[in-house]
Amino acid sequence: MLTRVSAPVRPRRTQVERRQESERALLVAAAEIIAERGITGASLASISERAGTSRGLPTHHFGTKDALVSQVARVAQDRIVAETVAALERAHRDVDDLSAFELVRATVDIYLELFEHPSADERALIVMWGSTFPSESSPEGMVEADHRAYDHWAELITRGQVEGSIRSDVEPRVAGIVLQGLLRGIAAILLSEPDRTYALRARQTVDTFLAAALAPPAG
Amino acid sequence: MLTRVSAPVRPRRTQVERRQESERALLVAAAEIIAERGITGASLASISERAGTSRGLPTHHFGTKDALVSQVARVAQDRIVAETVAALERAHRDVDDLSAFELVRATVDIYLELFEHPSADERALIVMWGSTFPSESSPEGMVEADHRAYDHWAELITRGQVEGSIRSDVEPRVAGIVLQGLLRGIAAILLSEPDRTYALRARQTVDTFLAAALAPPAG
Amino acid sequence: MLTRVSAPVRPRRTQVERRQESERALLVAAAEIIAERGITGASLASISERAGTSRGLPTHHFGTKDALVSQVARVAQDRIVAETVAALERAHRDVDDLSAFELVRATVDIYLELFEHPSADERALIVMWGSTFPSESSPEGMVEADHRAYDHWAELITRGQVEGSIRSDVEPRVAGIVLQGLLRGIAAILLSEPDRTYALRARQTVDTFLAAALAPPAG
Amino acid sequence: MLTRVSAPVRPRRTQVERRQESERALLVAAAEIIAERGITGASLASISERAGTSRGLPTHHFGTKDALVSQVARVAQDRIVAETVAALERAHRDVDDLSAFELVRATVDIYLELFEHPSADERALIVMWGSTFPSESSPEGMVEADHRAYDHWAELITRGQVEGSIRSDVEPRVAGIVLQGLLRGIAAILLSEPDRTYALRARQTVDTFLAAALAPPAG
DNA sequence: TATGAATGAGAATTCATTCAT
DNA sequence: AATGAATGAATTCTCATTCAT
Repeated sequence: MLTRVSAPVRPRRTQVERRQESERALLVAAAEIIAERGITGASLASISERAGTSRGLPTHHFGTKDALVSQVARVAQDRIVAETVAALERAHRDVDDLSAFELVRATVDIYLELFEHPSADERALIVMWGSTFPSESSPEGMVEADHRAYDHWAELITRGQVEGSIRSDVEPRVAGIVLQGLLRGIAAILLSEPDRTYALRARQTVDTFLAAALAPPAG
Repeated sequence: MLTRVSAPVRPRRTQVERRQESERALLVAAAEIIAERGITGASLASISERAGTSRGLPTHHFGTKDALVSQVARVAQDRIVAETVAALERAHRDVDDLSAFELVRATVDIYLELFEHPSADERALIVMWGSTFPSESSPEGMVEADHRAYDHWAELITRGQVEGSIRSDVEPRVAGIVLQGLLRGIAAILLSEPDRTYALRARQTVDTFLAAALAPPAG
Repeated sequence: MLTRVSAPVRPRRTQVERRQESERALLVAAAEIIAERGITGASLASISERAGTSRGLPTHHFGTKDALVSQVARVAQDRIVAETVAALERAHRDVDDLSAFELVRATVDIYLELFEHPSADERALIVMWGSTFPSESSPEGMVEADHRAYDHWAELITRGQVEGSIRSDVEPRVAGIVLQGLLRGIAAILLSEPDRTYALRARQTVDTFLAAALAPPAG
Repeated sequence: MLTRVSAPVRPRRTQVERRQESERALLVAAAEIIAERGITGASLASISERAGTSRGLPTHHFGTKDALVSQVARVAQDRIVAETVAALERAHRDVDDLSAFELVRATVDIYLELFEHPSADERALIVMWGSTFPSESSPEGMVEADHRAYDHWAELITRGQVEGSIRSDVEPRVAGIVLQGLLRGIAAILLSEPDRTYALRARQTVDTFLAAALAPPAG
């Protein structure tokens, strides 16, 4: 090494690097195409083409299309959670000081804002959610993620009820389902509604509604 | 046998009747299979088989699969609207006497109740809604139906704002989108959530939230 | 009909006829290609091409490749049995008058003669037999056919033992297995041995051996 | 660690040894998988996996799959011959004192006994024999081995005819083919017949038949 | 009008082989 | 020498659509 006077600026990629790189490219391409054409419309051929790899690579890396799709779902969810958390911390320096009431509203607000200018991940996630509607659907990984979301809302709401910032006459888990349904439904409309003049104002209205809906009834 | 010498007095069904009958059978079968397996999972072969017709009939009657699917969507929507109206009239003898505030809540309630025990039509509609999420999807009839729904909510809300039963600080069209998103999102969860213990109580919670959210702010 | 002055010489084929015709063509082509390249070497594409049909027809008619192969096996076996019986009756006008000892020898002789100038069916059958050797092999329909053959030989041998024309110190079922193994083994050599100068004389030698082997021991 | 400053006194294995070891492991794994799934069913990936080596090693060592398969065939044949000879010597201390008649019978007996409890090599050999049945198959080593077997039998039989222990009215080469066909056919049945109750008694019956078939005709 | 036979494009998947590391 | 990432041709199977009957 020492004797190599003019070492190459960038050493050849290792096998591991090559693998990670192509895997990432495939996941990105898959998310994009799923967002555009749906799961069934996203053929492995189209994915590999967009990723700039050979036709055989997707199955070579992920085994089956289902496994690739699951991985896309997992990555998208993780990234969306991370983005939400990051945005929340940007908006409210002291997240810990917020009441649960304020935290629910802030989270909803940020989540909807995310879907006003959705990335491929966000769009893919909603598309994949839509593809779980058939009763015999299989798309793995979505159900558990949904349950985690319900749980998250339920915890927050319980906290709010304990501290008195959220009305106590609703069951937290049920309210969580309602919240999640609201978010997903509006996100879906934001994505698929061609005329977004009104849809883009939904966030404000949701906050208005939510403030009134969650607050403990007067007297 | 002996009487068959002369032509049968009354043929069982006319050609037109038979055509309508098989067309109906195909639409029913299509809705069921779409609800189970999604649009791409619903092959014309499986539809014709369940309808008890020949393999060639779907294309023969509807021309293309897309046309058949659009027809299923149209029929399902019409039927759901009709069912909602009928249920509304059953529940409230004097619908015309209800305030817009009450009418919105009643309609939402009935709509969600419908999806607690969904027929193939309802399930198919949600599945088809889900398949419009990809950005390049060809909705064919779903978009207009959604717009009609937004308009309907917007009218109701405007009326409520005029008569003072609904808070006036929200834009009716935007509130309509929010309402529709809420309904669709919860309906979708009702269909795809395996554990329905909490989901089945969403209707009550939605009403509680909605009452607080729509009412004019005190003071 | 009567008014049709110049009726077409050959009326258009009915649907059923078309189906039977293409099915037969596919089976013939499949047997040929299996005989040439083995089961795995017989791609559906090559079969449909030789049959002069479209690429999709084999699966369209038979569902899966396995089903097609099973059908080829069944047809080949039936035809070989029929040919053997026919040849037997041609060679011995009064088959019923033959002793079991003579009948076994005659059948073996005719069977081997068949494989001296094998048709595609015969060659395909041996090839398919060969593909059952792997322990996890699936090729259906071969096992039952083999058992029928064992049973047939066992019956014949039992009859010979009863009438005294065949040695009685062997178990008929076991002897049947030995006979069938002998036939299959020699048939396989007849097919795959490039230099047939000696192989073509195996039939005579087998008869010499068999005569001595089956006859009741002197004294 | 400290002692590693100087080179290790005795490296565990030389490069050559390691190479031979992995080569052997690959051949064993290949024979097993060929016995289970046939030649086409034995993918290089599955072989390398079972051998516990890297995916690339089979091609690296043997160049092509065909070369690996040929090598498996060669090794299996050599080993089977060696085993037969060894068993023969175990059973008959003075092989040289046996008449050719007795030697043929003994060899056949031992060969069949071998296939009553076949090792992977034996099973692989029969499977590979079966895969030579297609007319366009590329046997690669099977044909020569078969010829050696024919020659071996022919020599033995000639000797028997000279010494008077074997009937003289058969052509030795032809009788060799018949013998080899018999052995292979029964071996194949022993491997592929699920119900071995009768097959396991074939050896005894073959010997009975053979004794009568080979003996010079009385008078 | 209705049937179902036939087509052929497109899908996922397998796999021997090549090649950079 | 050995690894395993990447390739791309080949395979089976699905299915909307066309068309002869």
